[in-house]
Amino acid sequence: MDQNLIDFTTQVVDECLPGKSIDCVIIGFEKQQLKVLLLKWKYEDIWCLPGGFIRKDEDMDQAAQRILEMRTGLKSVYLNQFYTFGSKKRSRLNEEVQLTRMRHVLEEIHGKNEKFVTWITQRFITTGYFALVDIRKTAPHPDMLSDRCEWKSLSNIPGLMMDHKEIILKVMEHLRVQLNYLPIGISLLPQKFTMQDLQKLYEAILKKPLERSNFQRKMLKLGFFIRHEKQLTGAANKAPYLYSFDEMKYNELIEKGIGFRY
Amino acid sequence: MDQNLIDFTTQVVDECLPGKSIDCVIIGFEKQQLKVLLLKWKYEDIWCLPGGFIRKDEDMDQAAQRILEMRTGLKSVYLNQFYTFGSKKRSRLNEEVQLTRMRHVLEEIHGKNEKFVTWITQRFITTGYFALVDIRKTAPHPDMLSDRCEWKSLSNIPGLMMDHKEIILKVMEHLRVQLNYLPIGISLLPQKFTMQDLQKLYEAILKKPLERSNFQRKMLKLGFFIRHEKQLTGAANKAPYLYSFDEMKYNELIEKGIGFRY
DNA sequence: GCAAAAGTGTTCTCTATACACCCATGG
DNA sequence: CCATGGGTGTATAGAGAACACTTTTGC
Repeated sequence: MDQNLIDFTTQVVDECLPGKSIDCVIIGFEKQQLKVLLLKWKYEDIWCLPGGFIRKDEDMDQAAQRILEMRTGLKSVYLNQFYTFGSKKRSRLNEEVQLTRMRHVLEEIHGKNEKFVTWITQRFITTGYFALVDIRKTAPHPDMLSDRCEWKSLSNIPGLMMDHKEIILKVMEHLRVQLNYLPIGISLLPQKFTMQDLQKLYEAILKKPLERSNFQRKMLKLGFFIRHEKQLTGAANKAPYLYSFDEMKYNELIEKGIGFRY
Repeated sequence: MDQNLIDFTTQVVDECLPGKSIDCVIIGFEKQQLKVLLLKWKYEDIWCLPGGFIRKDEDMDQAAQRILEMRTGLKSVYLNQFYTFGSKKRSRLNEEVQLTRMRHVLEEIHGKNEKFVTWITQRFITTGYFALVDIRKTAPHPDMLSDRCEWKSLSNIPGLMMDHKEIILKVMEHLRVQLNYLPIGISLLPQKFTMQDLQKLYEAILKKPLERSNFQRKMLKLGFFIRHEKQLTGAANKAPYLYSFDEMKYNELIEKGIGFRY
């Protein structure tokens, strides 16, 4: 296990571009709540976004893809770049507070690969990517520096490293503004879902309630839904229809932007 | 003059972050056409976006600000990051074709500062910024590697270095999608303008004609225009009113996004 | 007077919104 | 029976699109 860490840090220093990183905001939707995938640092109570570095022989987009796959097991999901964070204060881990908080991990590595600690504590410019995934299809997996990898509700984010909180906020703003051009429905929901699921998803992103009956009619009029048999929920009320997307039509419309006002 | 070039290249290598650059798409509007500010390489018939590097002690945003000011003389105009280009093929100048085309410049520098040529021909990741400026207030100024700095019509862009054409296309797409959230009117037009000017601006960005009378009414209803005396154009027709923006109201609405459909 | 562009008006359609109403389900 | 949430209907206000009409200007 120790050898793994040494190999990993050596590889990073030798094969990756210095001073440039990628952070992924991997977003899911479960129990009517938006969630984000986070990693917890070994030994310390501090969390961070799944991130990584760009190999010298790899496109930045490929690197993001690779990082996403390593943390979730997922290939070919919606993944897009949204912003690059370049504040001069952005040095990975080298701020006083950070150093103190991550002392244990860095000390462990320092004993094994001093070069890596120098490499990783320099100033970094990070490019943020966001992915929209179906939580139920993911198999979260921590990286070499973390011991936990979990879905956290957006309304209840733990203490984050550096500016990672800011990065998440930026994504949420991006989601809201670009909503009409993003395949949120098809990416975040399970194959079959109810109109209520979809509405709650929109409400979570827009952070405001929408009128139930109008939402349903507006959505259905878009014409990319397939209606299935009803689902008996066991609740004391009428059972809702299940829907799925006509993927062709859905993607076509999302490309152009569904001209919606909320 | 030679000493300047040596000083410049030495400074860049010593004081800037390696492998990271900034390219600015500086956009203006004149004679009812969108224009972009471009530089022409010394000795060669190849053009490029105004760009530069990030000093080790400077935020990325500050660097973009500095580059913009050096090329246009402008401070505090609308300037925003829009995308980061990280293809592995993105090495500044080191592709065969590029090397051939830029032979003269590189040879000149090579004789004076070999280190710089190595530094600048490595793989670069560049972050694109776009600025919206009033052309009439700019004083274009070439950089150390170029001998011309000019406004070029978007419909007639000369041969560009590397992926700079792609970068410009990406900006235009961004403008279209984000239109309701961008202060295009106040940034690109002179202080006083006619409704036709504004309409032509929107049409240039959206690349489609808009209905004159409806455009006028919709715009005026937004409530951030100040109407001034009429302007006699000398043409054989009714003189149009001049307008300016109520900056407070304009910026407020742009923040939220003017809920427009075109 | 005439052509051309500006400004305003009118009509029709479509959308958004609010809310009423009935339906299905389990207790 | 009732309470709860689902699905559909309807009425009203406002936005968008097309186009008619009038006004102003220089020739």
